[in-house]
Amino acid sequence: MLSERRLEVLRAIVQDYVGTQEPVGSKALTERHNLKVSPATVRNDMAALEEEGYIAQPHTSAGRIPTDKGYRLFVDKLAGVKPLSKPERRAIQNFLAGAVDLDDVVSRTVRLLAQLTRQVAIVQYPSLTRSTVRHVELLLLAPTRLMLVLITDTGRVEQRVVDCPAPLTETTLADLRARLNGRVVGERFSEVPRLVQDLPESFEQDDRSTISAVLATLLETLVEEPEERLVIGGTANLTRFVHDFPLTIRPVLEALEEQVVLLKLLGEAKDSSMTVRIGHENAHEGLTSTSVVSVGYGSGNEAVAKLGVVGPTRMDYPGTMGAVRAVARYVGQILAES
Amino acid sequence: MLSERRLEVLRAIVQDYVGTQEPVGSKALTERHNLKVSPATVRNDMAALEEEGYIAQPHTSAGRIPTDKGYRLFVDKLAGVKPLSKPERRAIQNFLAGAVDLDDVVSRTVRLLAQLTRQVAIVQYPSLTRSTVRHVELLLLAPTRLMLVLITDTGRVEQRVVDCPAPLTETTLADLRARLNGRVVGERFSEVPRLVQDLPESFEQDDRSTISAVLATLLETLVEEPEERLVIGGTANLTRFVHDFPLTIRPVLEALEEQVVLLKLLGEAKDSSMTVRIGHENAHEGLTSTSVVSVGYGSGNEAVAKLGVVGPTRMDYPGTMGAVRAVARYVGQILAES
DNA sequence: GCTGGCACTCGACTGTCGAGAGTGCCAGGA
DNA sequence: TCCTGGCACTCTCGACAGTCGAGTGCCAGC
Repeated sequence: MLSERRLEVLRAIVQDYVGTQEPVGSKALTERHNLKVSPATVRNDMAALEEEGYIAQPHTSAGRIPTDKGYRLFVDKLAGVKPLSKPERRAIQNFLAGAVDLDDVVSRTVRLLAQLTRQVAIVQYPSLTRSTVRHVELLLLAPTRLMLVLITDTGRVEQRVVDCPAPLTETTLADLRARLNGRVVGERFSEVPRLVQDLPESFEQDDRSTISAVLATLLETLVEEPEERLVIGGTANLTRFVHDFPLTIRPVLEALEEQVVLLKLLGEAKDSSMTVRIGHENAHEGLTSTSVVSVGYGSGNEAVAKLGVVGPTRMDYPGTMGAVRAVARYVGQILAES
Repeated sequence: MLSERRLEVLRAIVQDYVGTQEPVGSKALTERHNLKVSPATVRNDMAALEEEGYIAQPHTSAGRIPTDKGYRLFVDKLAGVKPLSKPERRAIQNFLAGAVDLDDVVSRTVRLLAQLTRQVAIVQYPSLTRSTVRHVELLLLAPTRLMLVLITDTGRVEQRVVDCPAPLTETTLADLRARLNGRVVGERFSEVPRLVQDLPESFEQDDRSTISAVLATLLETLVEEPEERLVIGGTANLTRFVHDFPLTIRPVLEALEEQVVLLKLLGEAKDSSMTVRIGHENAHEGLTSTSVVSVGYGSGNEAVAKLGVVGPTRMDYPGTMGAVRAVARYVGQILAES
């Protein structure tokens, strides 16, 4: 077990390195933080920390920088979550309150998060399966073609065009619409398959195949979890680190363009509480020099989706975590209100 | 007026520079293209081209690179649009045909364009005002709150929540829904304000204020041109040029994040035909070292939105223009079918 | 009007060197 | 036992000088 002072030294190293982005030496440490011991002592502690794998030297006779393991310890034991200031909270609330629809909420959130943390922000659209149904609409576009529109309690809207095997009358359609809504409104999307299972049977023989087609499309839309949408922003912030990682920016940008990767990334954090994945803890190759801070958000007490930021491992963890948590909270409020 | 051969020299310089990304000298030129004249002659031509401002030297005793003016001449007079190959066209068609809804079409298009051109792709969602109304839906969420859903012929869906000053019965709502649809379905959105103008007057006094509120929100949604959405992709391609412009990437990324800037960018090209804006021809500061190739696309013969790519001024113009044109054409087809 | 030749320029690259920062280790002291 | 000051060592970084080569402009000759 590391002594109290050594932990203190690690904390100091992380803080200094995050601030200056340069390897930090023993002398500078004792000067900037009042550690009450000499540089020589700190050097001994550093040697011990290096031995344990918490810090490393880029090369002999350079200062130390934290390793992924060092950041992990810092996040777990040494750092809290830094709450935002009152004015900041107020600003967030005001900014989000101006949104007119879900798209707007999401795009505002992503901009907000990118600006607050000065990093790349990711916001997932509320998941279909974890939302509840507000309304299902069926519109006749042509005799054998109709549009299916799903509206969730979080304001999300999905639409699909369905080609029907046989023409459908307006009456049958109205009937289907009414019965469908009667069964599913207010229910969670994940329950929908079970609820509509026997619906075709209650219709005339002639219409069954068409109704089945409609329901199949409906279920297919729900199953399409991979189609979960998300929005990213603040990629320009990546260039803030271009001076030491000119070649690292490319794989990160590439990873960010692959929705699948990002969804997996957010999905990995199992529960909806705040999760921090540091450097190599991220499975994806392009992201091994970045950290991901994510948290679930939702209109109620249950998370319907996640949001977070991606930044260099050398990030201000307490501040970032504070911002992410605050934004998630306010987005939840906004969604609950609408 | 420049002689035929000098134009040929300019063309050769542009082609070589685009290929190698390095200043091109007289000797290399005569070797790579069979110009049938000696390097010395080419040097004279180059001096003339430089005099006219078509090419420039980064520094004395280096090769020449084209100026914006040089690219402009190249695009206008020397280069055609390079059509895509059959397999490429087929691949585009197949890829786009797999889309399930408008969001999917747009996101596939942006990926496709980025991949084909290896540059940053921008795709604008079909404009509301230039589309026609397929359906207007009104849903009662709560006694004094309803949701307005607009569906366009291009498959775009917009929704807004409306808070009503007074409760509305289902009957009134159905009435409103029917009359509203009766008036506007099939019409262009730009006509909607005129068409619904006198609608409140045909209702009972009690409901008029509510109906006005609904209509106000409807019109507001239409007026919100700045809310025109667009999607970008392929930003990772920017890093392909990071070696010579490590500092240029940042303003570009910043510009790309500002939807307003991009919309203005696409909007500047007035008609829907192919437009190329080179370097300083772009008003926005961050984009003065990039070129923008854009074109309108639409489900019919009229453009409902634009798409294009942003790349370095040193880009393969014929190839890029070919890809942009082809993609726009196929997207138009897909939209017309759905 | 084209060509070969020639002198010139300037950036890219290389090797050397000193300054400075940081380290590890050791012996002495609380 | 733990901290401290001192000292020799290592390594990076920037400055500087010198070389190399690509490319140019100009000129005389065909």
